[in-house]
Amino acid sequence: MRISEASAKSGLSADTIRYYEKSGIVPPIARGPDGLRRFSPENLEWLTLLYWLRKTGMPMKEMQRFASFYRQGEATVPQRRDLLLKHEQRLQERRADLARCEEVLSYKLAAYDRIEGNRS
Amino acid sequence: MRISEASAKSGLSADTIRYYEKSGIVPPIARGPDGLRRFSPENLEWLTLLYWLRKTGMPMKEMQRFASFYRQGEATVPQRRDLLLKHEQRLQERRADLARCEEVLSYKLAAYDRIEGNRS
DNA sequence: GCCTTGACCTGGAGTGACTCCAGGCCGGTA
DNA sequence: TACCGGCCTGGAGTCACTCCAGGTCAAGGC
Repeated sequence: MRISEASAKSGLSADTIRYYEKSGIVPPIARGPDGLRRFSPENLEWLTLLYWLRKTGMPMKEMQRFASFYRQGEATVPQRRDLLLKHEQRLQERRADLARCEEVLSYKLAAYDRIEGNRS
Repeated sequence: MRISEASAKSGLSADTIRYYEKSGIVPPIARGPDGLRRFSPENLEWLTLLYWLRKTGMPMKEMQRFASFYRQGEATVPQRRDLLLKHEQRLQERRADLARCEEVLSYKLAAYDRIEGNRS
């Protein structure tokens, strides 16, 4: 498939995909006889994983390490697992942030309700 | 209180606080006779709110609108409430992202377990 | 056969939200 | 008096994109 389809299916913009390829997070994508990128299903799976990792706050440096482990083959599975476990940790922290923010918001909204209540 | 204390209590770095003041998200902070910023308790409450809004993904443009409503006084409470409600929406979306990512991760981790299981 | 359209290419500039730093001032301590 | 720590300002640097100019190529319409 070409870049527009890979973009639609992975969630990453075409620009971001090219940028990721340049930075080595995505392996060099095969080209057709026309010089355009042709994405394999494995490429797409990789992009989709990156999309979710990035969207939930994994920094690029870490994705680069992850990608380099990936390129080194199955022997690096333990290291890759560690990175993903670390990311799960991060998800926990984010969840806690969301909960804390929710509290702050409902406190603020309640204060607004009181003001509105007094005015009307 | 001075900037280091405001930073420690709000969660924002001193640099970020100064940056926010420059961009008008934080009102001009009063200065002592030495020319240093002196933060009032209200200043601190505002900073803390900004910290949580920003940390959970409110863009600066929106915080600017929020700040400008705030400067216009109580008449803008409904608009401010709308912005906060919109942000609550965003929190929901983030939560969904986290959940989806969690799924992707556990799928990947399970695949790693299978590989490791076969190897040993 | 030619022209237009649209998807893609590259290299490079621009953006958002910080973050860091150089160079300077000031009040307190040894 | 010399130094130190905390603060100041203006400006440069960073990260992770995002946008754009200028160009190629294949397919469809006239």
